[in-house]
Order: sequence, then structure tokens, then C-alpha cells
Amino acid sequence: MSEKVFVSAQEVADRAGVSRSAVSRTFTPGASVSPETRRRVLEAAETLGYHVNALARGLMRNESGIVCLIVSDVATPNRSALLRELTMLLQNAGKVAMLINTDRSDGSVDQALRQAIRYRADASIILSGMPDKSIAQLCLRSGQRLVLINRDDEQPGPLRINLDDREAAGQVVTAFVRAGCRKLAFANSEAGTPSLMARERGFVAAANALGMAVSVERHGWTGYDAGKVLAQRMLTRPQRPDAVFCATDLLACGFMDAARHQFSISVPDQLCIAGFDNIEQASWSSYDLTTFAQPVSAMASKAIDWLSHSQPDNDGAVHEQSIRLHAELVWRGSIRGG
Amino acid sequence: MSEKVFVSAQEVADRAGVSRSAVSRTFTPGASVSPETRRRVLEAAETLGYHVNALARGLMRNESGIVCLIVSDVATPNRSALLRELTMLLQNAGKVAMLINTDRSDGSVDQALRQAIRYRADASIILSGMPDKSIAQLCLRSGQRLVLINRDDEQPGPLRINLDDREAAGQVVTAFVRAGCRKLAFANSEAGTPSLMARERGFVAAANALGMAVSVERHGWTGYDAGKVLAQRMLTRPQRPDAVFCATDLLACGFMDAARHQFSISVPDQLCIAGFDNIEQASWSSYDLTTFAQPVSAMASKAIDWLSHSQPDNDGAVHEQSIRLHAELVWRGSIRGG
DNA sequence: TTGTACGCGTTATCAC
DNA sequence: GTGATAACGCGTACAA
Repeated sequence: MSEKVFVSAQEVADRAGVSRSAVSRTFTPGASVSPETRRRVLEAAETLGYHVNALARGLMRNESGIVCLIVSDVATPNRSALLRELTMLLQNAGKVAMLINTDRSDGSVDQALRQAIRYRADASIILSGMPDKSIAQLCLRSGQRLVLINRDDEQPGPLRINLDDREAAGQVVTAFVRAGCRKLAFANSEAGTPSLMARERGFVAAANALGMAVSVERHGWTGYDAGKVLAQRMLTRPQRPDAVFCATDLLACGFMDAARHQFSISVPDQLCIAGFDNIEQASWSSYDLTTFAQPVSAMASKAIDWLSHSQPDNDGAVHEQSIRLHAELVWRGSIRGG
Repeated sequence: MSEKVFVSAQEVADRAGVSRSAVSRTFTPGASVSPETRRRVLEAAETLGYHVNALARGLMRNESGIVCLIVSDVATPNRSALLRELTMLLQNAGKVAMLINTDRSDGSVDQALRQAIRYRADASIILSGMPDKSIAQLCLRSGQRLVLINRDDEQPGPLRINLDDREAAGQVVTAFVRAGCRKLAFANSEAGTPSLMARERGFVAAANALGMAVSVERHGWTGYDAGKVLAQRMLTRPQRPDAVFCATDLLACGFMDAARHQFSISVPDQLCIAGFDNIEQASWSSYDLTTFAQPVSAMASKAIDWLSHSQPDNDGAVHEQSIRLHAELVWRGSIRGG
């Protein structure tokens, strides 16, 4: 029975012949310990295999060092890329990421947040689909910082990071028109996310401003398969579009594949396609998709910076802030001209 | 100054007119509380906004409920799919996932594990590239359960989950031969992961057993770009292969794209290709890749089950175990015949 | 069933 | 610079 697994600061202190406080100070950045004491403590800690108990530390400091990442569609190219950046930067900032997956049920965001609160997470970053109105309130009440990415909610308090979706959509109209396209279409999913809807509205508005109509179709979940279905619907119409803006690269890949392999339509000769996200697959030769790059690392660093530096004012609330980042157009071969 | 953010069990007890232990028992599954007390506690907790402090609970129980996911290449299709399954199952099991990204430096796995220990994680699941010999020891010493996925290390103690890579590779040789291919090739990265090397060795061995030589090439990181480069090298040789097994679907996609678009080689007519992983993109019409499915959800559930049910014996060590799962061949259009 | 008292491992405060 | 002591919020043995 080797029950005793973890070494405590007291044991290290005993072995080093110092007090428990000395041990604590040794492992607290910015505390003052004499070099000699420090050396002895570190030596004892090393031989005993001591590791600071972050649970106890968090309990004392009222600061766990945990940041909660609440995310749906984890396996999606865009999400996983964002996840990678966030975890990297969090680690560099000395924080640790707690990942909560909200894929299954839909009240699960609420459940997730509750979990985060139980672990006294210092902050939560939400890159999940559906909004819950009560979220911000729940977070604020728990003194938790909150970052909302790509959700243009009208929530007070947290930091909101969004892209210029509408402007981007406008650019696509211009590009399509330059390419000589006249029958514009927009392919969307039924997710109804703020950013997806912003792209749709921006595209339609810009086209209308030029006196052009847009046929809009929505279907299913925002993925490759939905893109195929959308193509099957939109390309069998009498008035077949000659240019389609897909709300997402995944939709665009599915759309393009269906157009080429099921309808033998040549892209971009007979049909121009644009996407959004600039996922890795968009650059693969089979797609060579013109799209907009989500500034993933900028988004992540804005979020982390805010978490690290923003100070709650004397009301205990943090200054609310909204950041809009630019999605840069990446020109590839799925639109004529360029 | 609304400094007091978190509600403690004591405050709930005061409001409900009971003792603090009654509150504790109410939130401890399997404790005995009278229905009336329970009701009053829950009501007080609700109105006050009480949430159990998991940090303090973990401190007491010597069981944090945290499971550490140590992973590299988070944004890779296969990894993110595994990540999705693991987080889902962990949450269902009442645990919470702590995500540690080991992409950057290389001693970072060690660093990550240390972080896990500081938070007193109950277990770590490693799906990261490079092995560190000292890992298992460090974990065991901390009484931490350890699961190694797709790393055929000779480490004692932990649970090891692997696939039948060699056998799968053998199947590919058979399929290639049936398709009439005679000049076999294997495309690999330089990662040198146990599973990648197992596929390579298995393929070469099976081919040799049939009296056929295999040209093997390795290059760069296990991704799409490396696949392209490999194609450029292998398809410009005088003895151009008529069948190539790529160690990974990403490599296969890159290889196929280069073959088609740069060399105008028709797949599968002039060149048969097989991959491994069955990432989502393998099923996309542009690739339609014959490959092996990683039984992602089976792998995840084996891991989680073991974490939940395996009991440390009276030495404090858990029974070590090695699980081999079957990678099922998914027939698609990149190999002739079928 | 309920309440009291103690301990978990740490840090902050305060004398020295 | 150092050491004693009091918290932090919770689980639980024990007595009632």
C-alpha cells in the first residue's frame, strides 16, 4: 500500500530544514527568498518530487488559473484551428485551458458554464453556436470574464470579437460582377449564427444595391454534405446561377464537388464560387477556393490579451468592449479574373 | 465594490437555517439528507446562486475530476475528431477535460504533464507525437492514470490503445496486387511515430513476402504539403510506381492532387492510392479515397471506460493493459476493382 | 438524520 | 528574510 502519493509543502520544509512559508515563497514568483534558502528548498523539492497543488493555491488566491473554452463543432477545420491558437497562447500566458464540448444537447452551453463556475474558472471563451440569453448574467454574477467570438450578441459586459462579415460579403459581389456574373446566389446553412446571417444579409444588400436579385437557399448543418445538397437544389433550377457565395468553406467544397462531379459544371468557367474561413482545404489544388481568411491568431491573441490585462473597475465589472477584425480576401482560382 | 463574488456553503446553510454539513451532504451524491432539509437547502442555494467549489472538493477528496488531454497537432482532422469523442465521453462520465497543446517546443510534453500534476488531474490521455521515456514514471509517481493512444511505447503501467497497423498494411498490398499493380511504393513523413512506422514496415514486409520490392520515401511533417512533395519526388522517377500507400489520408490527398494536377495522372486508372485514418475529406468526391477507418469512438470509449472503472490494486498501481483495435478498410474509388 | 470539529495544502499577514 | 498563524471552502468521523 503506497497510499501517500502527493508530497506537501510541509514535507519539503521539514526536509530542507525551513518553514512551510519559505517553501511557498520559493514557488511564488516575485516573493523574496534568500538564495541559500531557495537552493535548499528546490533541492528538497526535487528529491521528494514536490509539485505545487494548484487546487489549494486557487482556493487561497481566489484565482484558479483556469480558462474555460466552450466550443461546439470541435472537429471542424475552422474551430480546431482557433482552438489550437487559443490553447497555445493560454499556455504561454501561464493559464490552463479547460475544454467543454457543447455538441450534443442544446441547453448544454448552460450546463458547461455551470461546470466552469464550479471550477472557479477565471474566464470563459465561448465559440459555440447557439446563444443563451442568460449566459452573460450568469458569468458576471460569478465574477468571470467572458469572451464571445463570432457571436454578435447584444450582451453587456463581455468582450466580443467579430469580423467584418458584411463588408466581406460586399467584396464578393464586386468580384462576381467583375467576372461577368449576373445570376447571383447565396448558399447558407440553417444554423442561423449571427456571423452566417451577417454574410447573407451583406451579400444580398450589396447585390440589391446594384440592382441584382439573389437567390438564397438554406439547408441543414454547416458542413460539406449540406453544400452538396444545396448545389443539387440550386443547380437544377431553370434559372441556374452563374456565381454562388457559400457562407462557409465547407459548404463551398461540397457545392463545388457536386457542381463538378454531378453536374459536370466547370469552375470557374461556368460557375464562380467563393467561400469563407480559409480552412486548410480551401488551398488544396482540387478546390483552389477564393475565400476570406479568419484572422485566427489575431482573434486568439486579442482574447488572451484582454483576459490578461483588462482590470475590473471599482464596480467589480470589467470594461465591456467590442472588437471587429478584418477578414482578408484570399484570391484563388474559383472566381474568374482576379 | 461588489467584491464578494462567490457564495460559500456556509452562507447557504445560514439562509436555510441548517448546518453547513447539511449543505455539503445535499450536494454529495449518495449522502443521507431528509427530504425537507434537502428542499430548503436547494432553495437557498438557488436564490443565493451557490455553486460547489470543485477546487475545495478536489482538495478534500484527493480527486479533482480533471482529466488531462495532452495532444499535438490539434487542428488535424484525425486528432480533432478524437478530441471531440473524448471530451463528449468525459463530460458524460462527469469528468472535465483539461487540454494541453504540445505543438511548439519538444520538451513540452514533459512540461504539460507537470501542469497536469499541479492540478492533481486524475488521469492523463496522451495523443501526442513524440514520446518521452520518463513520462510513465512521472505519472505513476503522482498516482495518475495514464492512457497512451497510438504510441506503441514499451512503457509499463498505463493503458495503451493501438491499431492493427501491420495487418492493415498487408491488406493494402493484396488490394494493389488484385488491381494489377506491380510497382509498389510507400509514402511516409519523417515523424517516425510508432504507428506510422508500423504501417511502413507492415507494407514492405507483405510486399516482400510476395517477392515485390517497395520504394519508400519519407518527407517532412505528416500533412498535405508533404504528400505533394512526395508525389513530386516519386512520380518523376524512371520507374514510376503504379500504386502508392500513404501513411496518412492527409499525405494521400496531397499525393493525389499532385498526381492529377501536376502530372495529369489518372487515379485510379494509372495510379492506385490508399490512405489511413478515414478523415472526413477522404470521403469528399474529389478524393474518394480508399482508406482505413480509425475507430475513433471505440478508442475514446475504451479509454474513458478504463479511467472510470479500473481500480488500483493494493500496490497503488493500476493493472497495465494493452488494447489493439481493428482499423476497418473503407473501399472507395482510389483503387481499381474492389 | 443532524451538528460539531478537524484536516486537506496553500497563501497572506504580521510580528520578529 | 524568516517563521508562526489564520484563513480559503469543503468532506467526513464522530457524537448526539
